[in-house]
Amino acid sequence: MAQAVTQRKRRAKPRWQRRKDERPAELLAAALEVFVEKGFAATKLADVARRAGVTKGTVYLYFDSKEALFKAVVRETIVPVIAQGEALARAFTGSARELVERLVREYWRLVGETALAGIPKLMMAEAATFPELTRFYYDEVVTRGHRLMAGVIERGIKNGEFRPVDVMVAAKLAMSPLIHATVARRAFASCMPETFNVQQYLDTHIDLYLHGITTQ
Amino acid sequence: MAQAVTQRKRRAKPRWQRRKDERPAELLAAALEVFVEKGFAATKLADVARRAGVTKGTVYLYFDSKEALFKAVVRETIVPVIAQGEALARAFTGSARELVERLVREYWRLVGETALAGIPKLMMAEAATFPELTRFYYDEVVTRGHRLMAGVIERGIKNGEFRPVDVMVAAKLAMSPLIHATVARRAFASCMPETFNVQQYLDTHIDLYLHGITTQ
DNA sequence: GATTAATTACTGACCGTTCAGTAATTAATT
DNA sequence: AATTAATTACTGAACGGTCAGTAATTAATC
Repeated sequence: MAQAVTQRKRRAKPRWQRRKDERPAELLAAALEVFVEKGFAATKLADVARRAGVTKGTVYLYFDSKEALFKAVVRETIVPVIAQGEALARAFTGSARELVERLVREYWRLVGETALAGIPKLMMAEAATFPELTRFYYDEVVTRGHRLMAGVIERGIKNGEFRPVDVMVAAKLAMSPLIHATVARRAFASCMPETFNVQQYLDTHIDLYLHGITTQ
Repeated sequence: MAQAVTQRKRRAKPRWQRRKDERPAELLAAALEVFVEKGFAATKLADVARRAGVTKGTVYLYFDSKEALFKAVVRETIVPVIAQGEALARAFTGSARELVERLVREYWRLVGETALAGIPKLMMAEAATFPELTRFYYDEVVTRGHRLMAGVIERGIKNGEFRPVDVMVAAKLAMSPLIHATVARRAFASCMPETFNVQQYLDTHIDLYLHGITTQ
């Protein structure tokens, strides 16, 4: 008791701190983790709050509802990555082959091996529950990503590097092994043998894909 | 009132029928639908029951719990498909190229465009919740499927049709665009333009993949 | 000491699960 | 064949735990 008072006097440990500015981002990061792990319905806001170092009531100071929190997680975490990819493609000066490889590896660096990898999984799982969010995601992430890749492939066809193929279909085929790997890797993390080598998977995909689409 | 009696006498419509044998399969089919649409946590057993033409209590005559129902859905619907694929490969006499194409198309016919397409989506979404079921699925479906395809690719390498590659990695790359398409197609059904042509997607995948892996 | 970020305690709806009761079916008896 | 007894598949109301959301309270910061 005396010690508690001492601690109080010394301000050793205030029971909590007021950190209005940092809370939203911290809550979003925590929410991403829990939503990805448990799915929307099974996620408890008390869990999210605890992981962000606060209690449930605090969540409601920054987000209107569980659903609003979920939507914010998706909207605010993934779009910047697409923009980054577009910027990369715009600035790139090498061949189409090189750019395809670069984009694939960059996707893995920025999404595949980070916490963002959970977003595709989440969207697949919860799409039916949030039609409006799904539309947003499909337009602003999926289609935009495909268009980005399709542009590169079109470049490659025009300058004779690539065979003439439907560019949107080819773009989807360049991306789908990546998306699937991000999703499957998280889902089956505990099952996969340690021998599985993601880097080799990427290398082989790039090799087979470019070999497949290159003229001759 | 008089009419009710008449109906009763004619046995026009009993309020329900006793159909012990058919119930389990009907419940499993209904459960697959709802689980795929809503996810495990958001699925209400009352919904499943209604869709199977019974009430909630009946579910518990045939399955111990919601969890048991979920596990039964996965275990009893997907394994037969793998076995069918293995049989197909065993009986096949043509080239490795042809067999790869055949397996890809068969997967789509038996899984991609049927209700079974929901299973991969479910497993990705709920893997973290059911570790033991996930292990089962990973061993009996994922790995077995990959081994099947890897065997075919190995044949192709040995007889000179294919370039020497890591056969397991190549197998995963043959399948991943399919799995991703089955999952994404359901999730984004309402968003996809009608112009999207699955058949073309499959054709192009087969074309690019075989072109990529073929010697020369 | 005024402001407000944060906690704490509470409410009400929802849903998995249970089980007493009911109606469909089968079998025994006349 | 008709009647009645026994069986059991199925129903639906009720229970109890969980959790999103809210209101009251506390305490950190300026």
